[in-house]
Amino acid sequence: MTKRFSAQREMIRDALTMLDHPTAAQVYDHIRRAYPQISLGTVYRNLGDMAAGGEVLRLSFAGAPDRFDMNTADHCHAACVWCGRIFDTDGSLPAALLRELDAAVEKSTGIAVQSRAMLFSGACADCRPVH
Amino acid sequence: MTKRFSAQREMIRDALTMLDHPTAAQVYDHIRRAYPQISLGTVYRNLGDMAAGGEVLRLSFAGAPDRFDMNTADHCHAACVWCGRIFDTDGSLPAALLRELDAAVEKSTGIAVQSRAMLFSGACADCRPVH
DNA sequence: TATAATAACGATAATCATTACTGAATGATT
DNA sequence: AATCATTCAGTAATGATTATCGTTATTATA
Ligand SMILES: [Mn+2]
Ligand SMILES: [Mn+2]
Ligand SMILES: [Zn+2]
Ligand SMILES: [Zn+2]
Repeated sequence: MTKRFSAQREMIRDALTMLDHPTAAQVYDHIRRAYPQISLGTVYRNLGDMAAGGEVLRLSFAGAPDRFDMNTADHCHAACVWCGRIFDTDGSLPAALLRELDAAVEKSTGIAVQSRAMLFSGACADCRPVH
Repeated sequence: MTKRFSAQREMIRDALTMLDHPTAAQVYDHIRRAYPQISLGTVYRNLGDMAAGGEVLRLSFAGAPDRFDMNTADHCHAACVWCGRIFDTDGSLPAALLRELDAAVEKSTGIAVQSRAMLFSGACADCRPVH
């Protein structure tokens, strides 16, 4: 009954707490500063396993590398088209709204919605005044 | 003042009407039956140009090749996790709901939503009884 | 119409993200 | 210690997409 923790996986967890929604490459670069022999393949393998096990979320953005999120709570993401930062929706995103959406989608498509992937884009509060 | 369209681009348009939300490779395979010398690069270039010009939509799905949609109306997509088919939401998806969502996202993230990408997944009506 | 300029093509090479493979290292079990 | 399983680092392979480039249409012009 041994819990398996490789030192490398622990470093990956640390990186996920330090870096905000990082890509695998960003996790790799971060770890490399302290542990140069880490392999990008190890990062990908661990992130993939963790995502498959539900320990982290894998976020897919159009035309961009996947990002990873250690916040596994049900939340959405909004990306700033100017600075590229990614923001979490907090719990305040009314679950009722989402359920209404699901119902509308099911009525329209016949699909019984099990999961949804949604990404919002726009100008963040910092970038908005500038542009 | 000539509107230029190559025969190949016209074939691509045809393919988009025949095939439901096809990938570039599917468009290529379709055209190839009648015009074997078409190049996959030509398909990608034309689809990319058409998408950039707003003539078609490019849909990005996690871990899968992009798909193209000649229906440029504002609509969402729902994929069946069993048969892989992709369904359109018709206009009945209440725009009011979406605006409420945008507002909730802005309140939560500070992002003034300009666009959203959303994909729903679940079992379609055909596949549901079977599984 | 002949010809020069442009635009698009087909073939293929290159890129980028990601996964798969391999032999070595590490850790657990008996 | 001998064995068995897991994970590693390194690297090769894959798959989707884009870039390059010489050739072939297509449009404009003399
Ligand atoms: Mn998040
Ligand atoms: Mn559609
Ligand atoms: Zn910003
Ligand atoms: Zn189905």
